[in-house]
Amino acid sequence: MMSPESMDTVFQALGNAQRRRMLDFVKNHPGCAVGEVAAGFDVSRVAVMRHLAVLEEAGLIISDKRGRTRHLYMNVVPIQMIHDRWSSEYSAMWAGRVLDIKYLAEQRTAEYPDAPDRAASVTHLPGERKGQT
Amino acid sequence: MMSPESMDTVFQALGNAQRRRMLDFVKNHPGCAVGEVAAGFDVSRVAVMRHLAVLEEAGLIISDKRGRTRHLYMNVVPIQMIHDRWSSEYSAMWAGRVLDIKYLAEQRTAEYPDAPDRAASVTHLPGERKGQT
DNA sequence: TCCACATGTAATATATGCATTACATATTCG
DNA sequence: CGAATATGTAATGCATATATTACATGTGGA
Repeated sequence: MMSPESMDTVFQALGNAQRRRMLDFVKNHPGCAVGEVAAGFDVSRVAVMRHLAVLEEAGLIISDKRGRTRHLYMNVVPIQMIHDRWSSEYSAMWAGRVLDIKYLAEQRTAEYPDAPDRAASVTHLPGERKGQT
Repeated sequence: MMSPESMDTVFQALGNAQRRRMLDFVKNHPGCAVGEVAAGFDVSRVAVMRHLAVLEEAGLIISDKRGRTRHLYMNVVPIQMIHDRWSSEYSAMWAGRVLDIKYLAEQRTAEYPDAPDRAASVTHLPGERKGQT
């Protein structure tokens, strides 16, 4: 089982594009060194180390120091955990959710004719601004 | 397609246990009011509103104000997006990753006999402390 | 109308996040 | 040994996150 704190650290680690890119680099270069990662990014080596530390604390990266070099590997287990949980928790919704909310919205609209029909917003993604369509 | 900024906001929104609980409440009480959510949590109503705003900015919640009441609905689309992306991006790894890293670790161990065998850590999850097993 | 209710906004305090530069430690190799 | 290399740590600045209390706005009903 995955504790709430673990999920916090994983989601927080993934909540930064720079960090996701670094994770991606490690994924595509298994066993790479810290410096190799740093070379591919436009921020200081210390910043890269901090990001890698966050990823490692989240369990998304595993490291292995040999001599003066620390080798990095991605660990998919935390992501897999979340993926599996989502599969079981939302699989039903993914089939019928849009229609469900549309149904609810229409129900409400019937009760309160002045209410805006929000069914169209169901497919909203962040980045778009609501109501601008 | 989902922009990196969108993923940032979604992951950041999910990176807080309190907020995930609120999202869960909305999921289980579709159409509930802000005050109803606040009643179930031990923080101030303003704090709850802030959390709901974060969730809404991430697209995870849709709201619909009628009269003086704002009704809340969960939107699974962003989570579904991430889920789908992960499915396609890591499906191969989920089958063979543990063995792959074990293989790599054993390779390295053979080259550098003093190196610790990290294969056992592959299933590491945050919250455990590495190397304690 | 007037009051109660549901929500929204302002001002504020403290903690965490993300980046920097400068310095320290440890390891390899001539 | 001593210099180059790879990584780690310390001190710091600035922005964002999370929470609070006090006050404002808008809506519904007796």
